[in-house]
Amino acid sequence: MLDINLIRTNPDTIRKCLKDRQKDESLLTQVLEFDKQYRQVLGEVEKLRAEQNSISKNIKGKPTDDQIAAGKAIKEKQKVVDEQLRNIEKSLNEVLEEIPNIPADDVPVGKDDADNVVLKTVGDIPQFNFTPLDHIDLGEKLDILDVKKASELSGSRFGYFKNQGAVLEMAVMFYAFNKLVAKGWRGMVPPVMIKSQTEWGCGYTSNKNLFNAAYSSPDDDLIFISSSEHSVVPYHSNEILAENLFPIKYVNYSPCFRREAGTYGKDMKGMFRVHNFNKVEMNVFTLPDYIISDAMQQEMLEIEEELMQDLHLPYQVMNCCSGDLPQPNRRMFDINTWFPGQGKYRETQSCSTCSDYQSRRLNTKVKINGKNEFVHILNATVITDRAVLALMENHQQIDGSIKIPECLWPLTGFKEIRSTL
RNA sequence: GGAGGAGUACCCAAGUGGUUGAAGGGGACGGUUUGCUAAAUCGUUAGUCUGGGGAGACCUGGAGCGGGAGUUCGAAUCUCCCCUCCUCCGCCA
Repeated sequence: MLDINLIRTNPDTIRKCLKDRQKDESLLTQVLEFDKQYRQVLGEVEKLRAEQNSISKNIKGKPTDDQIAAGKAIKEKQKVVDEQLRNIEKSLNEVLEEIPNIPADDVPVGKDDADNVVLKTVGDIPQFNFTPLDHIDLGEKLDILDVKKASELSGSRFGYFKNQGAVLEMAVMFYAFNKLVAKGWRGMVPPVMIKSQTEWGCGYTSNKNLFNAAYSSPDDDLIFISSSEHSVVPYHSNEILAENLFPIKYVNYSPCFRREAGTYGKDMKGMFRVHNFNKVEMNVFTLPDYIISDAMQQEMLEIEEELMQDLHLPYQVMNCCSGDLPQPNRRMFDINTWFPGQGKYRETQSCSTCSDYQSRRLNTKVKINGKNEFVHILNATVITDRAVLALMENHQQIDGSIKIPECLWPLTGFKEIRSTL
Protein backbone atom coordinates (compact mmCIF):
# COMPACT_ATOMS: atom_id res chain seq x y z
CA MET A 1 0.00 0.00 0.00
CA LEU A 2 1.21 3.48 -0.82
CA ASP A 3 1.16 6.42 1.55
CA ILE A 4 -2.07 8.35 0.96
CA ASN A 5 -0.16 11.55 1.62
CA LEU A 6 2.21 10.75 -1.20
CA ILE A 7 -0.70 10.15 -3.57
CA ARG A 8 -2.36 13.38 -2.47
CA THR A 9 0.74 15.49 -2.99
CA ASN A 10 2.20 13.76 -6.08
CA PRO A 11 -0.71 12.81 -8.31
CA ASP A 12 1.42 13.10 -11.46
CA THR A 13 3.88 10.49 -10.21
CA ILE A 14 1.01 8.12 -9.50
CA ARG A 15 -0.58 8.75 -12.89
CA LYS A 16 2.68 7.84 -14.62
CA CYS A 17 3.08 4.80 -12.38
CA LEU A 18 -0.37 3.49 -13.31
CA LYS A 19 0.24 4.13 -17.00
CA ASP A 20 3.65 2.42 -17.03
CA ARG A 21 2.21 -0.54 -15.20
CA GLN A 22 -0.70 -0.95 -17.63
CA LYS A 23 -3.18 -0.10 -14.89
CA ASP A 24 -6.37 1.90 -15.12
CA GLU A 25 -5.55 5.56 -14.50
CA SER A 26 -9.02 6.21 -13.12
CA LEU A 27 -7.85 4.50 -9.92
CA LEU A 28 -6.09 7.73 -9.04
CA THR A 29 -9.13 9.94 -9.49
CA GLN A 30 -11.17 7.52 -7.43
CA VAL A 31 -8.64 7.50 -4.61
CA LEU A 32 -8.42 11.29 -4.54
CA GLU A 33 -12.19 11.67 -4.57
CA PHE A 34 -12.79 9.10 -1.80
CA ASP A 35 -9.96 10.61 0.22
CA LYS A 36 -11.53 14.05 -0.01
CA GLN A 37 -14.93 12.71 1.04
CA TYR A 38 -13.37 10.66 3.81
CA ARG A 39 -11.65 13.63 5.40
CA GLN A 40 -14.74 15.76 5.12
CA VAL A 41 -17.01 13.20 6.80
CA LEU A 42 -14.32 12.38 9.35
CA GLY A 43 -14.39 16.04 10.36
CA GLU A 44 -18.13 15.84 10.97
CA VAL A 45 -17.83 12.59 12.93
CA GLU A 46 -15.09 13.99 15.13
CA LYS A 47 -16.97 17.20 15.74
CA LEU A 48 -19.95 15.22 17.03
CA ARG A 49 -17.73 13.08 19.20
CA ALA A 50 -16.13 16.15 20.69
CA GLU A 51 -19.58 17.50 21.48
CA GLN A 52 -20.57 14.21 23.06
CA ASN A 53 -17.38 14.09 25.09
CA SER A 54 -17.95 17.56 26.46
CA ILE A 55 -21.50 16.68 27.55
CA SER A 56 -20.30 13.53 29.29
CA LYS A 57 -17.57 15.40 31.03
CA ASN A 58 -20.04 17.75 32.66
CA ILE A 59 -22.18 14.96 34.06
CA LYS A 60 -21.35 14.17 37.68
CA GLY A 61 -23.49 11.45 39.15
CA LYS A 62 -27.02 11.33 37.76
CA PRO A 63 -27.61 13.13 34.45
CA THR A 64 -30.56 15.48 34.06
CA ASP A 65 -33.31 14.80 31.53
CA ASP A 66 -31.94 17.63 29.40
CA GLN A 67 -28.51 16.09 29.34
CA ILE A 68 -29.90 12.73 28.31
CA ALA A 69 -31.98 14.34 25.59
CA ALA A 70 -28.96 16.23 24.27
CA GLY A 71 -26.94 13.03 24.26
CA LYS A 72 -29.67 11.18 22.43
CA ALA A 73 -29.88 13.88 19.79
CA ILE A 74 -26.17 13.65 19.10
CA LYS A 75 -26.37 9.91 18.97
CA GLU A 76 -28.97 10.05 16.21
CA LYS A 77 -26.81 12.37 14.14
CA GLN A 78 -23.80 10.15 14.74
CA LYS A 79 -25.58 7.08 13.39
CA VAL A 80 -25.89 8.73 9.99
CA VAL A 81 -22.35 10.06 9.61
CA ASP A 82 -20.73 7.00 11.18
CA GLU A 83 -22.30 4.83 8.53
CA GLN A 84 -21.25 7.26 5.81
CA LEU A 85 -17.70 7.20 7.11
CA ARG A 86 -17.58 3.41 7.20
CA ASN A 87 -18.73 3.14 3.60
CA ILE A 88 -16.34 5.76 2.30
CA GLU A 89 -13.44 4.25 4.18
CA LYS A 90 -14.19 0.84 2.70
CA SER A 91 -14.35 2.25 -0.82
CA LEU A 92 -11.19 4.23 -0.27
CA ASN A 93 -9.25 1.21 0.95
CA GLU A 94 -10.48 -0.91 -1.92
CA VAL A 95 -9.08 1.43 -4.54
CA LEU A 96 -6.06 2.44 -2.50
CA GLU A 97 -4.84 -1.13 -2.27
CA GLU A 98 -5.14 -1.48 -6.04
CA ILE A 99 -2.48 1.15 -6.58
CA PRO A 100 0.87 -0.58 -7.09
CA ASN A 101 4.29 0.51 -5.86
CA ILE A 102 6.06 3.20 -7.85
CA PRO A 103 8.76 1.73 -10.12
CA ALA A 104 12.33 2.94 -9.68
CA ASP A 105 13.67 5.31 -12.35
CA ASP A 106 15.85 2.59 -13.88
CA VAL A 107 12.93 0.18 -14.43
CA PRO A 108 12.37 -0.08 -18.20
CA VAL A 109 8.89 0.91 -19.31
CA GLY A 110 7.19 -1.98 -21.06
CA LYS A 111 4.06 -4.01 -21.49
CA ASP A 112 4.96 -7.53 -20.40
CA ASP A 113 7.90 -9.91 -19.92
CA ALA A 114 8.77 -9.62 -23.62
CA ASP A 115 9.95 -6.09 -22.84
CA ASN A 116 12.31 -7.15 -20.06
CA VAL A 117 15.88 -6.05 -20.67
CA VAL A 118 18.91 -8.36 -20.60
CA LEU A 119 21.48 -6.80 -18.27
CA LYS A 120 24.11 -9.46 -18.74
CA THR A 121 24.73 -12.98 -19.94
CA VAL A 122 27.07 -15.18 -17.93
CA GLY A 123 28.53 -18.63 -18.61
CA ASP A 124 28.84 -20.55 -21.84
CA ILE A 125 25.88 -22.42 -23.23
CA PRO A 126 26.95 -26.08 -23.25
CA GLN A 127 27.66 -27.53 -26.69
CA PHE A 128 26.55 -31.14 -27.11
CA ASN A 129 27.64 -33.46 -29.90
CA PHE A 130 24.32 -35.26 -29.40
CA THR A 131 20.74 -34.07 -29.02
CA PRO A 132 20.31 -33.08 -25.38
CA LEU A 133 17.25 -34.42 -23.56
CA ASP A 134 14.97 -32.35 -21.39
CA HIS A 135 14.86 -32.98 -17.65
CA ILE A 136 11.87 -35.29 -17.67
CA ASP A 137 13.17 -37.61 -20.39
CA LEU A 138 16.49 -37.71 -18.57
CA GLY A 139 14.81 -38.11 -15.20
CA GLU A 140 12.66 -41.01 -16.32
CA LYS A 141 15.60 -42.81 -17.93
CA LEU A 142 17.59 -42.45 -14.73
CA ASP A 143 14.55 -43.20 -12.54
CA ILE A 144 15.03 -40.00 -10.54
CA LEU A 145 11.86 -38.08 -11.58
CA ASP A 146 8.28 -39.22 -11.96
CA VAL A 147 5.34 -37.14 -13.14
CA LYS A 148 3.18 -39.99 -14.41
CA LYS A 149 2.58 -41.41 -10.97
CA ALA A 150 2.21 -37.89 -9.57
CA SER A 151 -0.50 -36.99 -12.07
CA GLU A 152 -2.34 -40.20 -11.19
CA LEU A 153 -2.20 -39.47 -7.46
CA SER A 154 -2.18 -35.66 -7.22
CA GLY A 155 -3.20 -34.48 -10.66
CA SER A 156 -1.44 -32.54 -13.37
CA ARG A 157 1.48 -30.29 -12.48
CA PHE A 158 2.96 -32.40 -9.70
CA GLY A 159 6.08 -34.49 -9.61
CA TYR A 160 8.30 -36.77 -7.62
CA PHE A 161 12.02 -36.45 -7.10
CA LYS A 162 13.11 -39.97 -6.31
CA ASN A 163 16.23 -42.02 -5.61
CA GLN A 164 19.35 -39.98 -6.39
CA GLY A 165 17.09 -37.22 -7.69
CA ALA A 166 15.65 -36.79 -4.20
CA VAL A 167 19.13 -36.69 -2.73
CA LEU A 168 20.25 -34.16 -5.34
CA GLU A 169 17.20 -32.00 -4.64
CA MET A 170 17.91 -31.90 -0.92
CA ALA A 171 21.62 -31.38 -1.47
CA VAL A 172 21.00 -28.33 -3.65
CA MET A 173 18.58 -26.86 -1.10
CA PHE A 174 20.89 -27.49 1.81
CA TYR A 175 23.96 -26.25 -0.03
CA ALA A 176 22.20 -22.98 -0.82
CA PHE A 177 20.68 -22.60 2.62
CA ASN A 178 23.93 -23.25 4.40
CA LYS A 179 25.89 -20.93 2.15
CA LEU A 180 23.69 -18.05 3.30
CA VAL A 181 23.85 -19.12 6.94
CA ALA A 182 27.65 -19.09 6.64
CA LYS A 183 27.38 -15.51 5.39
CA GLY A 184 25.56 -14.61 8.58
CA TRP A 185 21.96 -14.86 7.44
CA ARG A 186 19.39 -16.08 9.96
CA GLY A 187 17.82 -19.43 9.07
CA MET A 188 14.05 -19.94 8.98
CA VAL A 189 11.83 -22.90 8.27
CA PRO A 190 8.44 -21.17 8.47
CA PRO A 191 4.81 -22.33 8.53
CA VAL A 192 3.39 -22.99 5.08
CA MET A 193 -0.13 -21.93 6.02
CA ILE A 194 -1.03 -18.43 7.15
CA LYS A 195 -4.15 -16.49 8.13
CA SER A 196 -5.88 -14.59 5.34
CA GLN A 197 -5.07 -11.33 7.11
CA THR A 198 -1.37 -12.20 6.93
CA GLU A 199 -1.63 -12.92 3.22
CA TRP A 200 -3.34 -9.58 2.73
CA GLY A 201 -0.44 -7.86 4.44
CA CYS A 202 1.99 -9.14 1.84
CA GLY A 203 0.31 -6.92 -0.70
CA TYR A 204 -0.08 -9.23 -3.68
CA THR A 205 -3.82 -9.73 -3.54
CA SER A 206 -6.75 -7.53 -2.72
CA ASN A 207 -8.92 -8.49 0.20
CA LYS A 208 -11.79 -9.94 -1.79
CA ASN A 209 -9.67 -12.35 -3.79
CA LEU A 210 -7.48 -13.87 -1.06
CA PHE A 211 -8.93 -17.37 -0.96
CA ASN A 212 -9.09 -17.80 -4.73
CA ALA A 213 -5.71 -16.42 -5.65
CA ALA A 214 -3.92 -19.07 -3.62
CA TYR A 215 -4.63 -22.59 -2.40
CA SER A 216 -6.60 -22.16 0.78
CA SER A 217 -8.77 -23.69 3.43
CA PRO A 218 -11.43 -21.00 3.95
CA ASP A 219 -13.14 -22.88 6.80
CA ASP A 220 -9.93 -22.64 8.78
CA ASP A 221 -9.12 -19.14 7.51
CA LEU A 222 -5.81 -20.49 6.23
CA ILE A 223 -3.94 -19.87 3.01
CA PHE A 224 -1.05 -21.90 1.64
CA ILE A 225 2.03 -19.80 1.04
CA SER A 226 3.18 -19.35 -2.53
CA SER A 227 6.61 -18.44 -1.18
CA SER A 228 8.19 -18.44 2.28
CA GLU A 229 8.17 -14.67 1.93
CA HIS A 230 4.48 -14.81 2.86
CA SER A 231 5.13 -16.23 6.31
CA VAL A 232 8.55 -14.69 6.96
CA VAL A 233 8.06 -11.06 5.90
CA PRO A 234 5.03 -10.73 8.23
CA TYR A 235 7.19 -12.09 11.06
CA HIS A 236 7.84 -8.51 12.19
CA SER A 237 4.36 -7.14 11.63
CA ASN A 238 3.10 -4.71 14.27
CA GLU A 239 6.61 -4.19 15.56
CA ILE A 240 8.74 -1.11 16.03
CA LEU A 241 12.31 -2.35 15.65
CA ALA A 242 15.46 -0.74 17.00
CA GLU A 243 17.65 0.96 14.43
CA ASN A 244 20.76 -1.00 15.40
CA LEU A 245 19.16 -4.33 14.38
CA PHE A 246 19.30 -3.48 10.69
CA PRO A 247 19.68 -4.95 8.18
CA ILE A 248 17.71 -8.04 9.26
CA LYS A 249 18.49 -10.85 6.85
CA TYR A 250 16.61 -14.15 6.76
CA VAL A 251 17.22 -17.21 4.63
CA ASN A 252 14.20 -19.51 4.51
CA TYR A 253 13.46 -22.96 3.25
CA SER A 254 9.90 -24.04 2.48
CA PRO A 255 7.63 -25.76 0.04
CA CYS A 256 5.63 -23.33 -2.08
CA PHE A 257 2.13 -23.79 -3.45
CA ARG A 258 0.86 -22.17 -6.63
CA ARG A 259 -2.38 -22.59 -8.48
CA GLU A 260 -0.80 -21.46 -11.74
CA ALA A 261 -4.13 -20.08 -12.84
CA GLY A 262 -3.88 -18.56 -16.28
CA THR A 263 -1.03 -20.84 -17.38
CA TYR A 264 -3.18 -23.58 -18.88
CA GLY A 265 -1.30 -25.36 -21.59
CA LYS A 266 1.99 -23.65 -20.73
CA ASP A 267 5.01 -25.76 -19.78
CA MET A 268 2.91 -28.89 -19.46
CA LYS A 269 5.84 -31.25 -19.97
CA GLY A 270 7.87 -32.35 -16.98
CA MET A 271 8.28 -30.57 -13.68
CA PHE A 272 9.14 -27.08 -14.85
CA ARG A 273 5.84 -25.59 -13.72
CA VAL A 274 4.28 -27.47 -10.81
CA HIS A 275 1.73 -26.65 -8.13
CA ASN A 276 4.09 -27.53 -5.32
CA PHE A 277 7.84 -26.96 -5.27
CA ASN A 278 10.64 -26.27 -2.82
CA LYS A 279 12.52 -23.05 -2.46
CA VAL A 280 15.28 -21.36 -0.50
CA GLU A 281 14.54 -17.66 -0.25
CA MET A 282 16.05 -14.44 1.09
CA ASN A 283 13.96 -11.87 2.95
CA VAL A 284 15.57 -8.67 4.15
CA PHE A 285 14.46 -5.70 6.19
CA THR A 286 16.51 -2.53 5.74
CA LEU A 287 16.36 1.03 6.98
CA PRO A 288 13.99 3.15 4.89
CA ASP A 289 16.57 4.68 2.58
CA TYR A 290 16.57 3.93 -1.14
CA ILE A 291 20.37 4.02 -1.27
CA ILE A 292 20.54 1.33 1.40
CA SER A 293 17.75 -0.91 0.10
CA ASP A 294 18.87 -0.61 -3.53
CA ALA A 295 22.40 -1.62 -2.51
CA MET A 296 20.91 -4.56 -0.62
CA GLN A 297 19.08 -5.67 -3.74
CA GLN A 298 22.43 -5.70 -5.58
CA GLU A 299 23.97 -7.74 -2.78
CA MET A 300 21.15 -10.27 -3.05
CA LEU A 301 21.54 -10.45 -6.82
CA GLU A 302 25.25 -11.18 -6.36
CA ILE A 303 24.42 -14.06 -4.03
CA GLU A 304 22.02 -15.48 -6.60
CA GLU A 305 24.69 -15.25 -9.27
CA GLU A 306 27.26 -16.86 -7.02
CA LEU A 307 24.96 -19.85 -6.61
CA MET A 308 24.51 -20.20 -10.37
CA GLN A 309 28.27 -20.11 -10.81
CA ASP A 310 28.79 -22.72 -8.08
CA LEU A 311 26.41 -24.98 -9.97
CA HIS A 312 28.05 -24.12 -13.34
CA LEU A 313 24.80 -22.96 -14.88
CA PRO A 314 24.69 -20.41 -17.73
CA TYR A 315 22.26 -17.57 -17.07
CA GLN A 316 21.07 -14.11 -17.92
CA VAL A 317 20.17 -11.27 -15.58
CA MET A 318 17.03 -9.43 -16.62
CA ASN A 319 15.78 -6.02 -15.60
CA CYS A 320 12.03 -6.55 -15.50
CA CYS A 321 9.91 -3.89 -17.14
CA SER A 322 7.11 -1.89 -15.53
CA GLY A 323 4.36 -4.07 -16.98
CA ASP A 324 5.92 -7.26 -15.59
CA LEU A 325 6.41 -5.93 -12.06
CA PRO A 326 4.32 -7.48 -9.28
CA GLN A 327 2.18 -5.00 -7.38
CA PRO A 328 4.47 -4.43 -4.33
CA ASN A 329 7.71 -4.20 -6.31
CA ARG A 330 9.80 -1.11 -6.88
CA ARG A 331 12.28 -3.03 -9.02
CA MET A 332 12.78 -6.67 -9.96
CA PHE A 333 15.67 -8.58 -11.49
CA ASP A 334 15.08 -12.06 -12.85
CA ILE A 335 17.70 -14.68 -13.41
CA ASN A 336 16.91 -16.82 -16.41
CA THR A 337 18.85 -20.06 -16.67
CA TRP A 338 19.69 -21.91 -19.85
CA PHE A 339 17.61 -25.08 -20.36
CA PRO A 340 19.23 -27.14 -23.15
CA GLY A 341 16.14 -29.34 -23.45
CA GLN A 342 14.07 -26.24 -24.30
CA GLY A 343 16.89 -24.35 -26.02
CA LYS A 344 15.94 -21.25 -24.06
CA TYR A 345 16.72 -19.20 -21.00
CA ARG A 346 13.90 -19.65 -18.49
CA GLU A 347 13.13 -17.88 -15.25
CA THR A 348 14.62 -19.58 -12.20
CA GLN A 349 15.17 -16.75 -9.72
CA SER A 350 13.95 -13.27 -9.02
CA CYS A 351 15.23 -10.49 -6.82
CA SER A 352 12.94 -7.69 -5.70
CA THR A 353 12.80 -4.59 -3.62
CA CYS A 354 9.36 -3.59 -2.39
CA SER A 355 10.57 -0.48 -0.52
CA ASP A 356 7.95 0.39 2.12
CA TYR A 357 4.95 -0.95 0.20
CA GLN A 358 4.61 -4.11 2.29
CA SER A 359 5.71 -2.66 5.61
CA ARG A 360 2.88 -0.13 5.54
CA ARG A 361 0.25 -2.88 5.44
CA LEU A 362 2.18 -5.10 7.82
CA ASN A 363 2.96 -2.20 10.14
CA THR A 364 6.67 -2.89 10.50
CA LYS A 365 8.59 0.17 11.60
CA VAL A 366 11.95 1.36 12.82
CA LYS A 367 12.53 4.12 15.32
CA ILE A 368 14.99 6.66 13.91
CA ASN A 369 15.79 9.73 15.98
CA GLY A 370 12.57 9.23 17.92
CA LYS A 371 10.47 9.02 14.76
CA ASN A 372 8.86 5.81 13.54
CA GLU A 373 9.24 5.03 9.88
CA PHE A 374 8.15 2.12 7.71
CA VAL A 375 11.08 -0.14 6.87
CA HIS A 376 12.10 -1.34 3.41
CA ILE A 377 11.54 -4.99 2.58
CA LEU A 378 13.23 -7.11 -0.08
CA ASN A 379 12.82 -10.65 -1.28
CA ALA A 380 14.86 -12.84 -3.58
CA THR A 381 15.08 -16.47 -4.59
CA VAL A 382 18.23 -18.31 -3.63
CA ILE A 383 17.39 -21.56 -5.36
CA THR A 384 14.37 -23.65 -6.34
CA ASP A 385 13.63 -27.06 -7.83
CA ARG A 386 13.90 -25.48 -11.24
CA ALA A 387 17.63 -25.06 -10.73
CA VAL A 388 17.84 -28.81 -10.11
CA LEU A 389 16.11 -29.42 -13.43
CA ALA A 390 18.48 -26.97 -15.15
CA LEU A 391 21.42 -28.72 -13.55
CA MET A 392 20.25 -32.07 -14.89
CA GLU A 393 19.83 -30.72 -18.41
CA ASN A 394 23.07 -28.72 -18.53
CA HIS A 395 25.30 -31.42 -17.06
CA GLN A 396 23.99 -34.41 -19.02
CA GLN A 397 26.51 -36.60 -20.78
CA ILE A 398 26.37 -38.53 -24.03
CA ASP A 399 25.96 -41.82 -22.14
CA GLY A 400 22.81 -40.51 -20.39
CA SER A 401 24.49 -39.82 -17.05
CA ILE A 402 24.51 -36.52 -15.19
CA LYS A 403 27.64 -34.95 -13.70
CA ILE A 404 27.14 -33.37 -10.29
CA PRO A 405 28.93 -30.04 -9.61
CA GLU A 406 31.81 -30.46 -7.23
CA CYS A 407 30.38 -28.21 -4.50
CA LEU A 408 27.55 -30.71 -3.97
CA TRP A 409 29.70 -33.85 -3.65
CA PRO A 410 30.04 -33.72 0.13
CA LEU A 411 26.26 -33.53 0.40
CA THR A 412 25.18 -36.00 -2.29
CA GLY A 413 27.86 -38.57 -1.62
CA PHE A 414 28.01 -39.22 -5.39
CA LYS A 415 29.65 -37.37 -8.30
CA GLU A 416 27.32 -38.47 -11.04
CA ILE A 417 23.95 -40.04 -11.59
CA ARG A 418 24.02 -43.06 -13.84
CA SER A 419 21.24 -45.39 -14.90
CA THR A 420 20.87 -48.46 -12.70
CA LEU A 421 17.98 -49.85 -14.74
C1' G B 1 -12.26 -31.93 19.48
C1' G B 2 -14.24 -31.30 25.01
C1' A B 3 -14.14 -28.43 30.01
C1' G B 4 -12.41 -24.30 32.63
C1' G B 5 -9.26 -19.62 33.24
C1' A B 6 -6.87 -15.30 31.41
C1' G B 7 -5.41 -10.93 27.95
C1' U B 8 -4.81 -3.33 30.86
C1' A B 9 1.27 0.80 28.98
C1' C B 10 8.58 -1.50 28.60
C1' C B 11 7.33 -5.39 32.78
C1' C B 12 4.10 -6.78 37.05
C1' A B 13 -0.55 -5.23 38.28
C1' A B 14 -5.47 -2.34 40.64
C1' G B 15 -9.81 -1.36 38.44
C1' U B 16 -18.26 -4.34 38.10
C1' G B 17 -21.19 2.03 34.18
C1' G B 18 -19.69 8.84 35.21
C1' U B 19 -13.41 12.56 39.83
C1' U B 20 -10.01 6.95 34.98
C1' G B 21 -7.58 12.66 31.55
C1' A B 22 -6.19 4.37 34.04
C1' A B 23 -4.17 3.69 40.77
C1' G B 24 0.23 1.29 42.78
C1' G B 25 4.88 -1.11 42.09
C1' G B 26 9.26 -2.47 39.16
C1' G B 27 12.40 -0.97 35.30
C1' A B 28 14.24 2.96 32.26
C1' C B 29 15.62 8.06 31.68
C1' G B 30 16.75 12.99 33.90
C1' G B 31 17.94 16.26 38.32
C1' U B 32 19.92 16.71 43.49
C1' U B 33 23.66 14.50 46.60
C1' U B 34 28.77 12.16 45.68
C1' G B 35 36.10 11.82 44.70
C1' C B 36 33.55 7.67 41.64
C1' U B 37 29.73 4.14 42.07
C1' A B 38 25.82 2.46 45.06
C1' A B 39 22.05 4.08 48.26
C1' A B 40 18.74 7.98 49.25
C1' U B 41 15.67 11.67 47.24
C1' C B 42 12.83 14.64 43.62
C1' G B 43 10.93 14.45 38.75
C1' U B 44 9.61 12.30 33.84
C1' U B 45 7.80 7.91 31.52
C1' A B 46 0.50 6.65 26.64
C1' G B 47 3.88 4.84 23.42
C1' U B 48 1.19 4.87 18.90
C1' C B 49 -2.29 6.11 14.93
C1' U B 50 -5.07 10.04 12.83
C1' G B 51 -8.24 14.88 11.18
C1' G B 52 -7.93 20.26 10.95
C1' G B 53 -5.16 25.17 11.26
C1' G B 54 -0.06 27.26 10.43
C1' A B 55 5.68 28.87 6.27
C1' G B 56 7.29 27.06 10.94
C1' A B 57 8.32 26.36 16.37
C1' C B 58 3.43 25.25 17.56
C1' C B 59 -1.98 25.23 18.30
C1' U B 60 -6.48 22.33 18.33
C1' G B 61 -9.73 17.84 17.69
C1' G B 62 -10.48 12.33 17.38
C1' A B 63 -9.14 7.05 18.22
C1' G B 64 -6.82 3.77 21.56
C1' C B 65 -7.42 -1.27 28.06
C1' G B 66 -6.24 -8.48 22.62
C1' G B 67 -9.53 -7.57 17.67
C1' G B 68 -14.53 -6.56 15.88
C1' A B 69 -19.78 -5.57 16.50
C1' G B 70 -23.60 -4.06 19.97
C1' U B 71 -26.38 -2.01 24.55
C1' U B 72 -26.20 3.05 26.94
C1' C B 73 -26.80 10.09 27.39
C1' G B 74 -21.96 7.78 28.86
C1' A B 75 -18.11 1.37 28.41
C1' A B 76 -11.50 -0.97 30.47
C1' U B 77 -16.19 -2.23 33.14
C1' C B 78 -22.45 -5.01 30.46
C1' U B 79 -23.84 -8.38 25.83
C1' C B 80 -22.37 -11.15 21.33
C1' C B 81 -18.62 -12.96 17.77
C1' C B 82 -13.45 -13.76 16.83
C1' C B 83 -8.07 -14.20 18.07
C1' U B 84 -4.12 -15.53 21.34
C1' C B 85 -2.12 -17.69 25.72
C1' C B 86 -2.53 -20.93 30.24
C1' U B 87 -4.55 -25.54 33.01
C1' C B 88 -6.93 -30.31 32.52
C1' C B 89 -8.98 -34.29 29.21
C1' G B 90 -8.71 -36.51 24.23
C1' C B 91 -5.57 -37.26 19.89
C1' C B 92 -0.67 -37.24 17.99
C1' A B 93 5.21 -36.84 14.88
